[in-house]
Amino acid sequence: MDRVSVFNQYLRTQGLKSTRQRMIILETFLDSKSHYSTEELYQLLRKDHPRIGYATVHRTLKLFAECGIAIELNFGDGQTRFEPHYTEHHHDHLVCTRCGKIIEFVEPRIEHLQREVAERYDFTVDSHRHELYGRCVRCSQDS
Amino acid sequence: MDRVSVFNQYLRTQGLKSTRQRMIILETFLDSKSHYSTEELYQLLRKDHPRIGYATVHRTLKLFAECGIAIELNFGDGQTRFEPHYTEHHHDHLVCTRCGKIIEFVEPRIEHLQREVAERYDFTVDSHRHELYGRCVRCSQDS
DNA sequence: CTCAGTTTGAAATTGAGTTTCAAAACTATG
DNA sequence: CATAGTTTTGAAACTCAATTTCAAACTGAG
Repeated sequence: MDRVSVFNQYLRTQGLKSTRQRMIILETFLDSKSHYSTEELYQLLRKDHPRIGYATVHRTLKLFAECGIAIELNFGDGQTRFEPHYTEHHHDHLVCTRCGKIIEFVEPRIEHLQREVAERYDFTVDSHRHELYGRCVRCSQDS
Repeated sequence: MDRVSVFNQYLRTQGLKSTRQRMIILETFLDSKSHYSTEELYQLLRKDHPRIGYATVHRTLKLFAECGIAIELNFGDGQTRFEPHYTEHHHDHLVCTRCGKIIEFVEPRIEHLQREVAERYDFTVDSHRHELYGRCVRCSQDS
């Protein structure tokens, strides 16, 4: 089931309404490859849809996270970022602390070890966060 | 070199002063086993040292992080937490999203794979964050 | 179409984190 | 030990992302 359907079904089951704004925000969000903060997505939307308010963008992103089609990320810069959730291939992040570049990586062996650790403590894992901070190639060359 | 010495040396090299408040906060912080937020440590300190202000606790915790004797943690509850940094055995966290319990774990094989991933992207890693969220034994039994 | 319930967006509020500033404390020097 | 020159402290103010408020606009079941 695609993410648009997941979202619409979530709205229905929660007794919420499908609105023009929500659909526009969903579309823009899914098209975005970047890791947008609420503010950034709001600025992007403003270009084509200047009447959509910040509060609506914020509330809609929370809905995306609630129904599982988005993941909330926190890279320690004081802004929550969102990315479309890909159940197919889960990935984690390399974050350059100098230029802000974000590289996604996939490492199934780490995922496997995580499950092993959780089992060790009889812990039921729902989600995880795994980020490596440092310098990307470009930034480790200069300075 | 112990963490008290590291801190004092850091103060000296930065031209900062060793004060009664900083020493009290350091002592209390190092004694704490928990993962305190600024607010929580401030409340704890207030019991024995009601005249130490919130701003001082905050500034001192930042100093701890700067000189490497503390690590800033962010579990997504909107509060930054600090824990004494153990260079000896690095560890990551299992966070129970129901009762808030935090379990520390060590898994050198994950650390090793991280280095491998970083190399893959010519990325120089300074630090990382790795947290598994879910239910601890106790909380997965009830409800 | 109608109407109750929901959503919207501008503005206000919240709260963690940070900064300000005058008074207090610290350290090196006389 | 006294003094001068910095730094620190703590209360209060400020910042800024996140969240809430509320009247007007919208949605969708009937």
